[in-house]
Amino acid sequence: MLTLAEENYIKNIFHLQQTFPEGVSTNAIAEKLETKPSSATDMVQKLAEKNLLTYVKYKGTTLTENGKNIAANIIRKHRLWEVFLLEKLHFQWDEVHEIAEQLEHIQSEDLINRLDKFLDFPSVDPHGDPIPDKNGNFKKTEKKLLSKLTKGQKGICVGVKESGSDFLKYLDKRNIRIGVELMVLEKDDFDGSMTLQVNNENYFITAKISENLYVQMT
Amino acid sequence: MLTLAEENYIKNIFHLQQTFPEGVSTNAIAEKLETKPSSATDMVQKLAEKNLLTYVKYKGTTLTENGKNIAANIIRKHRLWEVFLLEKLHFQWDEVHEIAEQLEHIQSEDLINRLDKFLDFPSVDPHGDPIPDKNGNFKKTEKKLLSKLTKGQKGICVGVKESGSDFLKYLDKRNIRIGVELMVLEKDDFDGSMTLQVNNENYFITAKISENLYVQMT
DNA sequence: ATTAATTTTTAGGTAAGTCTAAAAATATTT
DNA sequence: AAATATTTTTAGACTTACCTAAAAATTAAT
Repeated sequence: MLTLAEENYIKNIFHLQQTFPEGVSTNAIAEKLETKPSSATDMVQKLAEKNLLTYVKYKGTTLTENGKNIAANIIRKHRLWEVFLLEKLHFQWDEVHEIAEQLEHIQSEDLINRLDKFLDFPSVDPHGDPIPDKNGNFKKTEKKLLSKLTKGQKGICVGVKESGSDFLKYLDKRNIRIGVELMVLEKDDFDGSMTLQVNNENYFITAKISENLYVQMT
Repeated sequence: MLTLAEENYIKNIFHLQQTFPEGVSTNAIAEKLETKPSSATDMVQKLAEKNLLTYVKYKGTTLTENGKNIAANIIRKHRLWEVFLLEKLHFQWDEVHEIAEQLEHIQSEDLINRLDKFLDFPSVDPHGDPIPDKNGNFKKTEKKLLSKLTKGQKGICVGVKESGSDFLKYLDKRNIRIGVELMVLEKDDFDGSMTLQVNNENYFITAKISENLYVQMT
């Protein structure tokens, strides 16, 4: 049974490992958690005691298998709750994260498995990130930035990168939401702008938009 | 912004006030929260500082209006989540309380109002207790023990008192669940047993059952 | 290869919430 | 009404998770 603080450290160390696979520094941890390096050192030493990560002084930390499983479980909960908030309670994309940060710490395996079923076993969250299964296994990320598509290619909208309120309203006006199929009708290689087909309507979008929208290839 | 511990104290003091309207003793609080009286004293003094309750040494405490509102809000959240767990995730009556104890502390007014709407504004929780509105107002409890009904009276099942697993399975077998209409066909004044009509089926039940089932009169 | 700059750890301290043990106030008996 | 029992509070200590300031190790620069 872990404390809230411990869970937050583990989750964030997990994310930092994608960027620093050789080992995460206490400084990086402190910055991510908005705390001081000395606090991070304290916590890392405590988690090492519990065999949730390996820690070599001055070198950095890596989660153990055990630690990784715990992290995956927290991320699973976070992402499932995000889907719930968006699909069932009709929150906007940019509003779900903060609440999911709280909900991810609710302790009940039964709850999360029932929620998973209730949501019909989604494979990605509203940002297009994969939801790990009960055993902590992630499916390879299939998401791609819309800007990577070329003329004629199709994709299903799975999430956003930037999630400012203005951007989300922009998408809303064009009926671009999760699950919608997008097709690139034209693409300008010079400035990256595109003409997009969405629900039989055509829209002209700039690179700024296509670089912040994730799609899944079909 | 209150801490988890503060919220739990306030909620439980609110409940204890129904039993001790003249003032709740630190001993009673300690017992309810499964902690020591000295800890309860500490916390009560802190909450008095914050004007959430009035406290007279050796005499007991009473929540202020402010404190009562906060309590009502926590109870509102608890009961709405219980409805969600039961109706949407199909938990059993006895499984929802523990999880709702965690969910009641999630901070987001928007979330709880959306949940309320999603559940179609329920007025009672799975134990037949009223759900306060956004402003903390409780509707008078209309629930009654089934055992209080007399021959010929009807009621809608709104909750259970005892909620052991065996009892819930007993009810399940007879299709007695929330929202079902029950009618007392016969009642024995000597031992309190009854013959009940449920969905056009008749069942003989003992007083032990009728004293643990809440109904709402129609 | 020293020196300087940076990163990381250690040492000691704080606040929240708990505890035990002892003191003080209140309630109950005789 | 004094003595006893019970309740309640205070005092001091512990743990968690954080902090600041200083020391130690590592890395970068000359």
